Amino acid sequence: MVTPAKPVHFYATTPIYYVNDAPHIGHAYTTTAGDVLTRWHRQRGEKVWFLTGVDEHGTKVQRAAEEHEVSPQDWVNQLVAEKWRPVLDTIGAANDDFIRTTETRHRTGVQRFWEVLRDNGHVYAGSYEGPYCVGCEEFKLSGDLVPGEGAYDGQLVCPVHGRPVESLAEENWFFRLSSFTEQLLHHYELHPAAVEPPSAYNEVVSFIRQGLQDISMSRSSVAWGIPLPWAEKQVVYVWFDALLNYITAAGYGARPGSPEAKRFASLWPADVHLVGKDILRFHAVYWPAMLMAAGLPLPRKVFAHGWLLVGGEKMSKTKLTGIAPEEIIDHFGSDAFRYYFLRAISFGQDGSFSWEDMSARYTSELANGLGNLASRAAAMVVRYCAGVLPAPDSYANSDLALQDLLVRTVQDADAAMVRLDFAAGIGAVKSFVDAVNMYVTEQEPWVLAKEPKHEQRLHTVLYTTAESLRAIAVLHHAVMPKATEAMWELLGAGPALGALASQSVQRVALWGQLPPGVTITKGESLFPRLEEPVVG
RNA sequence: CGCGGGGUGGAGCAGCUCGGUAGCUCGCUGGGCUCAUAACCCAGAGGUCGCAGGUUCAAAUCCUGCCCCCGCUACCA
Repeated sequence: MVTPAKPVHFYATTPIYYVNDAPHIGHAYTTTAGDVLTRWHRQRGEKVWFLTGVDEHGTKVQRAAEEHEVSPQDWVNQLVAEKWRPVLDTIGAANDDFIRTTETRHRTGVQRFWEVLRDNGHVYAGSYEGPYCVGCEEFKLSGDLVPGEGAYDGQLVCPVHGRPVESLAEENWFFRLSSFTEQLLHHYELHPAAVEPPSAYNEVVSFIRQGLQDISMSRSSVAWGIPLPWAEKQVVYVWFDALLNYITAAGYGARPGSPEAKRFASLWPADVHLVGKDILRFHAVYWPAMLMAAGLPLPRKVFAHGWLLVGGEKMSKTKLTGIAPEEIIDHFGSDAFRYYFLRAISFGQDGSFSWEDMSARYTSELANGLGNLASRAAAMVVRYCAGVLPAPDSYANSDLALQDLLVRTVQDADAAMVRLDFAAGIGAVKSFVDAVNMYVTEQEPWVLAKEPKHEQRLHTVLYTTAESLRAIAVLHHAVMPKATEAMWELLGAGPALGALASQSVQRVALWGQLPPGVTITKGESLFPRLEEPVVG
């Protein structure tokens, strides 16, 4: 219950998303998690910086632009404006920054970074050899290749052209990843929470134990990228361009003394990088090694979340299981989207999505649970007290029990949210909502209202209910900013207590904040019951 | 081959780190209530916690072996 004497910085990031894909709920899931996490930390009184953004370089973008007969820059501008920026509004994200890898601040930071590494001997000229498809005019990964058919039976062929690939070598530059094997192992021994969940940590450590090989960090066969400062014919390989967004956005490489440079000094290292488990290695092996080479501190935590499964499989465009966030949000709203994915799935594990499950949770927990509680509470204050919140009389054990439960709820929720256990954090608040619903049912204020001699007891019960809703609004604000604002409004809390977003987690359990006399109104349903589940 | 995750009532999940009445959401049955979004509350039915051993007074939880599903195994964002 103590507010930190000086503000703590909290810097969290999502991956930067590859613009050439269509945004699906997997992308929105990560951003939502970051948004809920950072909103929560803001309400803890910390100085928060939440970064998301897009990755715009690489062959696929270059080729797509050619097909549309526009420049790569025009092509990505269009994708960002029409597809990627709007998703943030759709899900209600309150990010502090949005980095694009085509921005000058990123380009100069990336070039500066690699120049430093080259000057320090971490980069050398080498030759990269790999399977190359002449039809695609690009290198393939062994994992991309598929078994050939017909004349090529028994060989591995390009999945696009169905023809064998040839082994080709290209001159480019290598990052001395191998020299960081021991340092990385040492780092992870000292910081077992630097990669979470533990399953991800184990994978990373066992991978590093196998020994690391140097890795090429530039491409001569790709044009759309950031040129190497010392070899302009080559561009930085996309991953070694993209990962740097976490520091270039914060201000790395800015002129010393500039506001950007000061910001970098206060923000870095990041507190948490949220990533999908498919890109864990880049963030937990390559990225820390790069930072070590540059002499920069390492991020405090990389958290790998699971995949959203549809019908038991990872969502995929090619299998037509990719679902756009707005398909769900148009029906359920952004608050329900945020609530559902963080509540129903253990963060860090895979989770299956289905319209039926989402619909069931929405109806049960949001419409029948929270929404209905607000509705019945407001209706009774309006009916029995003309909409004016009465003052409580002396508290009975049942009232005090609810107050005690609130204290425990806040402790549980805060501990869970801080460790990124969103399901448990939201679940704690949900249990409190259930307890308040039960309290109302047991206290039977509608019975008390029939007898004038019970008026004081009625007032205490109604006050206790309204004050509980006040706490619920604060505790759920990070998850459901819109619905909780509506709750704040119907409670008439704003004029007395100030903005909902400014209500601190540390103080939320202090009883009696909502002053008697405020006007309570019965507004629109917070979560109207929705008819038949959408066909999906 | 190696590493990792998962296998819990009809469905989807939590619990397993620090062994001790198996919990949650939905669904089902019966009852209560009527303030409320036909919502809310209570009670009940339903589980050999993948299989087989072991440790222990006691195991979903620790150990061993096995079976099934999935992921990673190096330069796809």
